[in-house]
Amino acid sequence: MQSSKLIIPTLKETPADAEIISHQLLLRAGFIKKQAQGIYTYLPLGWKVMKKISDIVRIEMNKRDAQEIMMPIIQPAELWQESGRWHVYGKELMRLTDRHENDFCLGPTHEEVVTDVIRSFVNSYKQLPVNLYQIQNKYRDERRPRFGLIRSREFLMKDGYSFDRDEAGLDKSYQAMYEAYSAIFTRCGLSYRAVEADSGAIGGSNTHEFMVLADSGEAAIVFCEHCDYSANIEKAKMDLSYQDHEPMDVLEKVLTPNQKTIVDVSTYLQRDPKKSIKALLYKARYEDRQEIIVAFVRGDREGNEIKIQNSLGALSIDMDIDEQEILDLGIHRGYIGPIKLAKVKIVLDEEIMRLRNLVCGANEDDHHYINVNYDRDFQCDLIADIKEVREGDLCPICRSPLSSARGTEVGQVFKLGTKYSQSMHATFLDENGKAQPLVMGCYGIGISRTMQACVEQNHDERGMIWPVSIAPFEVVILPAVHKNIEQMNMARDLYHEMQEMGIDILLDDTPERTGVKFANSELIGYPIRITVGKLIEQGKVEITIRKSMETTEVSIAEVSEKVKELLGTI
RNA sequence: CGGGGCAUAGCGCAGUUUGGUAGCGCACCUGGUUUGGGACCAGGGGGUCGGGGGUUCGAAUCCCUCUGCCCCGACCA
Repeated sequence: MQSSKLIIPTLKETPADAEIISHQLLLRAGFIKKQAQGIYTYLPLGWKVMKKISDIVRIEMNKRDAQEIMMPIIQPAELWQESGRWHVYGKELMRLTDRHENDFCLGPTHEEVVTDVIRSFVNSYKQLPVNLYQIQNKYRDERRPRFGLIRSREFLMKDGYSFDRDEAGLDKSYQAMYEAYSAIFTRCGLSYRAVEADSGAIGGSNTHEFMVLADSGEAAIVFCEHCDYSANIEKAKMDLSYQDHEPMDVLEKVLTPNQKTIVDVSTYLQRDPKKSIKALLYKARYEDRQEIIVAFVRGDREGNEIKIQNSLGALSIDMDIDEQEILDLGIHRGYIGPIKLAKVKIVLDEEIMRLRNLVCGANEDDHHYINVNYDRDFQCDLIADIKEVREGDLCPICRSPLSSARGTEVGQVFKLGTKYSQSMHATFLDENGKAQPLVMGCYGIGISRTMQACVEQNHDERGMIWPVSIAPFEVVILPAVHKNIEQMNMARDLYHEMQEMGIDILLDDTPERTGVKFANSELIGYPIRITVGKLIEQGKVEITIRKSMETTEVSIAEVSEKVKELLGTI
């Protein structure tokens, strides 16, 4: 391809509404154009990268006997009513009505449709297992689209679904997809981690998220450098073998005037914050009711709201609590403790049980207890893991200190079980002629998000740096002086030669000044640049590696072979 | 949905406080000079100042209202 025939609208200035570097670079390099909030056109270079990612996905999926299909974007409400999600999904689901007043939605995901497809055509255990996938636009009316393609309302996604006769079959399908995903993200040149994750409202037993590591990532993860353990912060566990062994001292109520925070109280009483109990007040909402609960964690820790919510089995929790409600329950903000707190439900972090002689609020103003011990001084309704694990806590597997990082979720593998097959009556007959619900797994990859995550991870002050596997072009050939006939002809010759060799190459034949062409090639980030300039008088051209910006002179006779070789090694 | 902010040429912005009929840089077009790191000179095109309503002799500017967008938070199969 010749760049004079492509629309590559690069910008010198950074668009004002792009917050993170990858979003800015995609806009500046002319990969995408925003059409509405969270809705983008993929311009030629951007779409080319997306196609390369999609092709890698297809190869790895097909290798594992997954079959590509194409389901409709527009889905009938009936299917969603059948699964129950028409009413559960909320405003995120884009709904529309046709001229006959029939309800439809734009698919945010395709469990309903794929389940309907399978139940129509799969009736026997002999047809199993089956794995179907598609690569298609998805729609979620996000409350707050942001970061360009990272959180958009329309996005390209590979979604796949496996159907097995039992859990053992699902385990195999899941494992195959896990391996496919690892292969895909490796081939895309990404630094990623597969982390254990919370399964969320969808239910299901097991799930891993594939996280591309990036400081701008929306998710926090912890991982172990010494073993394979890694988990989303919402799910992360830590080693709990630590145990205080000091003798229990006498419980005592002490005066702590105006000392409300952990830091204040600890300083005032001259105690380590780790030897205190922090209280977190929440309103938990259930399907039929709501209640105030108090969660207790070690003084220097934070609670994790997802864990707290899961431990309660609540639909949601928040801190939106009326002060009067607190007073009615006899709760004194700043002085909350687990002793004699009869009117509210208590959730205690399991770590507290292992600690001795703690400080906690006395449930009356200006007073705390010291030397508090679990069981001797108080009990509670619920003991669970509700703390936020952090860097330095010990790995639950090998007890090495954990590391932490931020990541962008680009893929997820999920054991769905029979949630949809049961509600939608997708069954097969087993050897005994008995109807059984299909056991499902679902597997997603955000293609558009992966493209941006790659930029977020691979860039420098000059612009993007693409891995060869998904670069918009593998090589750009750049005649230094546009009007120099010899240079241009030589560039064209080399361009044709390398094209014939199967190299994905772009000829920059635009009548720009040299500096502009250099700057644009670095902004766009082609892995290799060949500069055809003055050196052709000596029978040479220059090869520049984008990543290192290392330039070498190569004789014209050898350049194509050299490029071929480099593409395999960088 | 709560809080904050913005909307003026394709992009980035000034002008709004104090009302007088719109400007700068980049980009674009023409001509010329340049040509190995985002050139220079000269000329030029492009705006119902987000929409609607109001105040006024007169509104980008003041008032009301709607819409869109950005940031923080909440939310996120």
